[in-house]
Amino acid sequence: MIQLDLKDRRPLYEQIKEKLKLLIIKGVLKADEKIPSVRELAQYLTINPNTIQKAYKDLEAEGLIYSVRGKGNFVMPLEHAINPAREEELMKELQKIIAELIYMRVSRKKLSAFIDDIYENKGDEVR
Amino acid sequence: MIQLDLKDRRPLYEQIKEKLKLLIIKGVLKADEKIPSVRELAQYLTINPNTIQKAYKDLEAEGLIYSVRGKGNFVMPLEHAINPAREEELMKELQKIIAELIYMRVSRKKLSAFIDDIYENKGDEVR
DNA sequence: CTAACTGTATTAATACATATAATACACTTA
DNA sequence: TAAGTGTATTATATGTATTAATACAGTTAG
Repeated sequence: MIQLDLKDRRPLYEQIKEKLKLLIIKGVLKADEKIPSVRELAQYLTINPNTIQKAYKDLEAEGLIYSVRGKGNFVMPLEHAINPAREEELMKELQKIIAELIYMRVSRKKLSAFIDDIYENKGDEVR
Repeated sequence: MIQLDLKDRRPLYEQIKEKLKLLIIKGVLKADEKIPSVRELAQYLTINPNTIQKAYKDLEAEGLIYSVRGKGNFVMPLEHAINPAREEELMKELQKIIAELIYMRVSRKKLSAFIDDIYENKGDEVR
């Protein structure tokens, strides 16, 4: 389900967040579907449960999953996943990246084509 | 020239990088213009020179400035600031952010309008 | 040439972030 | 009740960030 990359300098919990987010965005994990328990995923990845818990806590704060005591963690249905604060955060990041790309002379045309591709594939081709 | 925000949880050198990058992108700092020396900026911000040096080193690696021993640090002219590796990095980040925005039901139309604004203002309205 | 400025590098000390480990407690379900 | 879930706490080890104090090398103005 998830593979960690030790060569990646980012924290493990960041990698876990990213991979899970991708599975949710791509629709591999569907609304209200249960994701692995903290202990289960920790055992599978041979890392500490606390690290998984941190990743899950962050994903919950971002509105992508919800957790139920005694039951598990589940994928937040889209209607509730819409999170204005998170959206604003993403737009700000977007703003910075695009401003830098513009400075580097990336044309509006190239950028539009790139974005069109993402809209068509819905994020499939992230490594 | 630059103001640090202690409430910001990011490292100081990240804040410095971001603010300088913005000044360069917006054209406030022009090609081959000298930026403050590590000691000068450190004194002005009342932080350690090593922290400034780390920020400058990163900006040099990203191709935004160049440094000359004994003289100072300068804004890299655009012709040389174009950095394919950095561009690819930015495109990958872009891909992730947009995929998440699409998941959050942000329309292509809204996104296009946002990007058009950035192209027109060239990054002016980042806080 | 010298003094005062530049960038660069190193080492040490401290604080914070990350990750592991071992527990404990509360809730859910078979 | 037993075994699974999330959640919280404390301790420990390691990595990252930051400050601090120096040192060395190149540039420039006097």
